[in-house]
Amino acid sequence: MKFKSIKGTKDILPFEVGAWQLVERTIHDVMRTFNYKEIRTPAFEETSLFARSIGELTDIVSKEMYTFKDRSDDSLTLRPEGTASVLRAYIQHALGEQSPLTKVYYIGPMFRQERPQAGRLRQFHQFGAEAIGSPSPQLDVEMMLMALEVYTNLGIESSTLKINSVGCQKCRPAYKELLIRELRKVYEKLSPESQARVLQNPLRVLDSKDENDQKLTHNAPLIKDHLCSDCTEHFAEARALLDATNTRYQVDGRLVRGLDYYTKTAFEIASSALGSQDALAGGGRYDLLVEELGGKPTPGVGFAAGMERLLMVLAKRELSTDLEVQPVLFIAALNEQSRRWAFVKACELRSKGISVEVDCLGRSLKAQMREANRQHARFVVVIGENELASGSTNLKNMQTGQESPVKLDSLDSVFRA
RNA sequence: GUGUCCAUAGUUCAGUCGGUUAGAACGCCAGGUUGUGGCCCUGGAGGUCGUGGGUUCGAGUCCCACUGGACACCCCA
Repeated sequence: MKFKSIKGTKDILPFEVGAWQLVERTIHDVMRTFNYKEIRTPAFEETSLFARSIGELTDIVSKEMYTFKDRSDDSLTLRPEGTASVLRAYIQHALGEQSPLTKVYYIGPMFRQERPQAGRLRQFHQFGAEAIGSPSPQLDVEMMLMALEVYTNLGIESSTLKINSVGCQKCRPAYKELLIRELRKVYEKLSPESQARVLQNPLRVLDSKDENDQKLTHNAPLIKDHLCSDCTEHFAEARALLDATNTRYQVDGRLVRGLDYYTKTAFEIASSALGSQDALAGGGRYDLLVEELGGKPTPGVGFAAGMERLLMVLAKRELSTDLEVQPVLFIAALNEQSRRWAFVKACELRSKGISVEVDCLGRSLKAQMREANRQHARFVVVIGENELASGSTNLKNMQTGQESPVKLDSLDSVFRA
């Protein structure tokens, strides 16, 4: 085979696109009820936008970005996530000047050059939302509820919400030092990965998957116990709101997100129905990011969720079929004259909003019936010399096999309903 | 980037110890029924055995490299 899709990319084929559309509809519906407007940003940006927002030292920026030079020698990057672009657009178009709180959501492809795995592709799709302009924990909780709402509306129950607070500029530095001091004591025994993280991003040592690391850090201090009063209060209110909305969650003091820009609330929704890559969604507050990108100091919070992973959970259940387009009527024709009549009639009915199919391969009646059956057409009419002469035919119900007479020129009224 | 396993019709897979012309099921096409689908019966089309090298009288089968895939690590959605 000469051409193949690029490693880590996938075609979404006709038979599976119905599930995607169902999920997309659900997302649009949920976002509408929370009053979020859709925003569509370009799939690529200046490289430095991502380096600045996500963080130079993160895995995403240091080794996973699709970065290339265009013909003007500018360094561009296929977006690895959505928040940076949304904030760029927010600042560029001064959306904050038009209203104090901006609530937007997005759906689209993201790109990261990683080794493909279950639930991980190089081009994958995320939906997510951002609320820019308010420091209120209500919006932190709104993010969690929106993601959860999408899942429950799709009948997914196997998800769990974990939350943590990663502090802010006031409390994190002191905690970091404390943590590093503790980690130094067991440094020699830590896994190589964790050793490397002690200085680069010590918080991430705590959520290492390595069992030995977990044991060694069992008694390590957690940031949620070392928050400043502002962050403590914020975290408490977020939890109170989750309780008040009857949302089930666990506080996970070791939860750390991989992007540098988070402050205060961080959360993750995972599914037990997935394999090793079990995070369905993740998000958190980023009160310093807008300023970091050149805007006015503006608090914000957001989340991102993986579409493929969501689809994987859905696929494990018996998904109601019939998500594909199916013609309502198949017009089978027997000779040249009736084939032309069928084609013209089909076009006429289609313009009235009725979905109709005809055979364009010159196939036998039997083959046309087989095709109508395969397409799950609800009705079939057969047109030949006799029918054109008499002006009437039989309308066959493909489910029951029953036929009933119908006038050719009243076909459209039969399907008006 | 690292590791393990894998790669044979459109799909899911057989293929013995290295030995003649690489098979099955499903799907597709046609016929059985001169104008009626599904079920059944019959027939047909469809393969560079991932690619390239090597060993051998002989390779789908053994060896090496590459490419791709699955899973895990790292990390993330």
